Amino acid sequence: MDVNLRQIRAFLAVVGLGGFTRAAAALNISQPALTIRIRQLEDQIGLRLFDRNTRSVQLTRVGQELLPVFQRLMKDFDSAMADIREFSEEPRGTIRVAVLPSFAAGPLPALIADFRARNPRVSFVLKDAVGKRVLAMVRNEEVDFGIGVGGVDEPDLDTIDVFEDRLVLVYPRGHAAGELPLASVPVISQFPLVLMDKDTSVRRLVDEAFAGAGSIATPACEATYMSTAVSMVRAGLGLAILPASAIEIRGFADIATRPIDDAGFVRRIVIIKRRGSSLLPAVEEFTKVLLAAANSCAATPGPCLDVEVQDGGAEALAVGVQGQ
Amino acid sequence: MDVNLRQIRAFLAVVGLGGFTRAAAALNISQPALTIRIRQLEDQIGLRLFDRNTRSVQLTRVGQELLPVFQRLMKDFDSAMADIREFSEEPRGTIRVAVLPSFAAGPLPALIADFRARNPRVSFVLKDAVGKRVLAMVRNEEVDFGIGVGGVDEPDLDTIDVFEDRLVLVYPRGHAAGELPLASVPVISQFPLVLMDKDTSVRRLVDEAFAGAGSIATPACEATYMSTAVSMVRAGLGLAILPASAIEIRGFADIATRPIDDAGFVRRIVIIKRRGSSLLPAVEEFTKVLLAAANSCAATPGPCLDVEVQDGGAEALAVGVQGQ
DNA sequence: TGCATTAATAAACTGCACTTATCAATGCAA
DNA sequence: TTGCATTGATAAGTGCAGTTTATTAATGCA
Repeated sequence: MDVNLRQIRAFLAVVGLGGFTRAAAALNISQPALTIRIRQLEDQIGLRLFDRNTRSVQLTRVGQELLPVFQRLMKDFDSAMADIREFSEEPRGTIRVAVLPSFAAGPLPALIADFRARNPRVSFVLKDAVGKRVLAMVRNEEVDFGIGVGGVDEPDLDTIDVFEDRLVLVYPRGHAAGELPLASVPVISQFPLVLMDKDTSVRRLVDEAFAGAGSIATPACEATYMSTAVSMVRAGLGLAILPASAIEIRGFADIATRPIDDAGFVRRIVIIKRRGSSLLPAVEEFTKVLLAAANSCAATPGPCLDVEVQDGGAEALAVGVQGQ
Repeated sequence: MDVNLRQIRAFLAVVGLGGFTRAAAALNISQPALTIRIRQLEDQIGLRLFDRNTRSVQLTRVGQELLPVFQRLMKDFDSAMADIREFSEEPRGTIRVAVLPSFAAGPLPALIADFRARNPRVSFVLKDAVGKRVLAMVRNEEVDFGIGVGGVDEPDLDTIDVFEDRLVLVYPRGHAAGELPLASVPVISQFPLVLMDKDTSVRRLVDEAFAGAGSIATPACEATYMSTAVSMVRAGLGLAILPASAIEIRGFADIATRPIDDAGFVRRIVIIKRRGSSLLPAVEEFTKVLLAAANSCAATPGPCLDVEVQDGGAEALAVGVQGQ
């Protein structure tokens, strides 16, 4: 008994329209084709569903009994299909993403808030982690994708450049560093420096950039958290070198930033995905939004992705997070 | 989006067996055919369901989300199909039947009781009515079929002979009628007769048989109910002519019956159905039982369908009746 | 009685789903 | 690393199910 959805639809059409010819037209098939379909259905279930002659078509008792069964079946099927269609048409589900702390605290919340405003059925699970952990979480499928630093070259992972995050010199407003004609490595290294901890990707980049310029970064102070580094700068302990995108360097009237005149002080922020792994449409959609946001602010001057975190950003994030 | 059941079954098979080759074998199709089915499904819903290469097949996030939807869908479908199959395999439903009173009170209860014992999901609605009402009820679809007297010749009704119900002479045991060498019409009409009311089919038959024998039936007494007629016979008011199948003439030691030696005293009991109208399988089944019962007792001597009404017959009838 | 309508049937055709054969990628063992 | 075995994808060919057109038969109605 291999009953077919087309047979069931044919049955319901004949019932609904009260005739084979009309039903066939509604189904966009010829009347003989419909006759055969109905006969097949009847043969397969072993029961006559219609008593028909050339002048009248009417349900048998059996047909009457089975009609609601078939109706419910098609209703269930169609609603399930509608459900499935929504999946591809309206992004939904939970997006799990691992992000560098600086990015998580920086532009991301606003982007998520915006995305969720347009796609209310999408929720987020955000995991902030250092570069290596981001890679690991993507690989383990703990997250759908990651946002990390570039230079990854693993065979099972794909990366997409999002934007270039410049490291900038952070100094107290009025400090001599602001007046320098050139902020190159040799010049910078004249000043006491507040550098990030050795484990951070920022520090690694700084060290590499100094090395590239034939110098060695020597900290006057070290900090693990960027906000600590900023406080040290404000206290006059030295100059810091921090990502331009970092939220920690904003909102203080007494500090200023300037680009460093050295190509080494740039890190590529990339989206990291498992190679050959399909993601939720919502994830694809969100990465597009990320790239679009990066491109649109790359076209404008000033630090990239310099998004003000509005009221509601953090709130939306909280609402969107689902427990694991 | 014309997703069909074979695609869904294919999807579930791949999930369940974890590979295309194994799933294809389970579905009794070739592996390329399965590959195509899955691709069709994915194309139609616009979503990739498996991430697959030659060494591994695993559900995408979307596939994981849709798996329970498809599972529920197939479960619902299969259980509905099982339901439908039961319809043809195990008789069920309500059989509505219009029956001549003599038959309804006679052999029918035992047959119904027996049928219900073997088909507990079948219930009966029994309507006893005179011949004309039986025909009308069949035609109006008030009942699924009728049991009436033969000789019906209506274009929209079909009849099937069940058995021949002889009218017999009912006389007090010891009465001279029992000793007669011949019980022909002329002989019978010598005695006072207890005849049924003019409206009954029995009386009509008696009148016709007498007319056929060139005589006229003249009642000494008339009765509407057979049991009344029997009482009259027992009281010595005359001889009655009643159906051999009538339950009313049994169970009394003081009366006896004998066939009447005239071919006219026979009525054909027939099943009456609407022409070209399909019935519940249970009804078809039951009519078969009726015919079988008639045939089996036709093979044995004595009055046909001479079924003793066991205890339980009437009870089963009551249980089976459903209110309308 | 003829006409119009409608489902069933016949015959021919079309296309889809299937099969076999083959390829390419991947993991594993030596 | 190399060769082998496994597995999914692809290509080409085939058969049949389902379709269409044309026709028939039955039925209700004027």
